[in-house]
Amino acid sequence: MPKKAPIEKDVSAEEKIKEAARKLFTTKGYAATKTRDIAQEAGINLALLNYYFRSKEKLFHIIRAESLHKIGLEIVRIIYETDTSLEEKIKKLVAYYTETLMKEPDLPLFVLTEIRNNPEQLVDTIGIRDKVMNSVLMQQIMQGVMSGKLRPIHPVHFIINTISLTVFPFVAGPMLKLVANLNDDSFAALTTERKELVPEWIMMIMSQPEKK
Amino acid sequence: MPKKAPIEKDVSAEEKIKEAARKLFTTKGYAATKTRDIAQEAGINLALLNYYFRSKEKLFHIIRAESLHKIGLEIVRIIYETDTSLEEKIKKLVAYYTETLMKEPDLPLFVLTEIRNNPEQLVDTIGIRDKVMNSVLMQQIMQGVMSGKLRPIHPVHFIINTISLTVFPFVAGPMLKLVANLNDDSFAALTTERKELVPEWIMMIMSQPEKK
DNA sequence: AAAAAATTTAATCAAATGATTAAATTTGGC
DNA sequence: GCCAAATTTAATCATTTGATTAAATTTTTT
Repeated sequence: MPKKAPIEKDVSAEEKIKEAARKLFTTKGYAATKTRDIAQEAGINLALLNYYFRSKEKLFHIIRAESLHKIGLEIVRIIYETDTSLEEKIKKLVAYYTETLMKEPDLPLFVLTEIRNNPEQLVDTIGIRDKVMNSVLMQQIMQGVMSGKLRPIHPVHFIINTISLTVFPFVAGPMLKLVANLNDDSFAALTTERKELVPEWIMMIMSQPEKK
Repeated sequence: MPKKAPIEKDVSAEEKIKEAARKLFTTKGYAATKTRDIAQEAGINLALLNYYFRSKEKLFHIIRAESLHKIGLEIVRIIYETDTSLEEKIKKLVAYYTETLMKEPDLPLFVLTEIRNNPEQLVDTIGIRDKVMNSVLMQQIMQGVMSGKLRPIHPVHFIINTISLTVFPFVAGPMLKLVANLNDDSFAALTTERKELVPEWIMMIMSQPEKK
C-alpha cells in the first residue's frame, strides 16, 4: 500500500535525488532527462523518486524554483541597497554573477531556456515583474541621466549591457572555447579578468563625457 | 517493400518536413520534439518522415547543420574582408546578427545549447576553430593594440563583448520582457536602437583615450 | 523486543514513441 | 494509356518511459 509523504527527518536519500535531478535537468533539460537516469545518478531505486516527489514534473518544478531563486535573490538584495553608489552596485552584481556562474556554468542556459518555455508561470514563481524597474539601482540610473552625468539612454540598455557582458560568456562558454581555442584554465582566467573589466566598461558606456 | 531515397525533384513534402522540424527542434529541443509532432506540423504522415530522412536523428543533424551555417557563413565573410575598417566590420556584424535574430529569435539559444551538448562534433561540422582568430578582423584588433590606438586587452574580450551585447538580448528576450515589462513592440524598438548603439559602445570600450 | 511507521526494492502496467511494413495511390516517361 | 518509379497511407512492432503496486526491510516508538 502506498504511504503518505514521510515527515522530514533524514533527508539523505531525498537530497541525493534532488542533487542528481538538479545536475541532469540543468545540463540536459527536462525532456532529455529520464527518471531512471536520475535514480541511477542518485544511486537509488526508481520507485523512490515517485515516493518522495510524486512525479517527475513535481521534482522538476522544485529544482527549477531553486535555480531561479539562486540567481534572483542576491540580485534583488543588491539592487535595493540604499547605501551604495551605482558603480558599487554594478561591481557587486558582476562579482556575484561571475563567482556564482564559475561554480555553476550551466545555470544560465537552463534558466533562460525555462523562462522562454514558460514565461508566464515564472512571473508568479519569482514575482520579478517590476522588481528591477522599481529598484534603487534603477532610480540611481534615472537620476544620473536627469543630472546629465549619464548618457540619455533608456535605462533598460544598462540592464541588458550588464547582464550581457557578465552572463553571456558563460552561456557561450563552449562556443568561445572552440572559436578562440581556449582550454578551461585560460577561459577561467578570462572570466576572472572580466570581473574587473566589465564594471569599468559599463561605466565607460554609461558616463557622459565631459564637455570641453 | 521500402523504397530507396528518392531522387530530388519535387521537394514540397520534404521541405515541409524540414520546415516543421526546424521550427520544433529550435523552439523545443531535440528530446522534447516528437516525430509525430513534426509530422502533424508538416501536415504529412509519420512514415513519410522516416522515408525521407531515415530517422529523427538524421533529420536533426540536417537541421542543426543548416542552423549553424546560417549563423556562421556570413560572419566568416565579414571578418575576412580586406577593404573595410575595424569599425565598419563591427557595424556590419552587429547589423547582420540583429537583423537575422529579429527574424529568428530562437536560433541562438538552440545553437548555443547544441554547441554545449556536442562541442567536439561541431568543430568538424563547421570547422570554425581558428577561423576567427586568424581573421582580418583579429589582425586589425591586434594591430590597433600594437599601435596604441586600442586598449591593451586580450582580443578575445572584444569578440566576447561584441557577441554578448548583440546576441544576448535575444537569448534573454523573454526574461527581459518580464523584468522590464516590455511588449513585443517596445522590445523590437530596443533591439533596433542597439544596432546603432552597440558598435559605438564597442569602439568606446576598445579605444585608447588620448593622453592630454 | 514488539508494534508501528518509514524506507526500499523488484516486478509490472499503460501510454508514448521511434521505426517498419506492406499495400494503395500518384506521378512522370514512353 | 501503360508501366515503373515515386509518393503516401494505415496498421503494427518493439522499446522506452513515467508511474504504480505489493511485498520486504529498516528505523522509530513504546
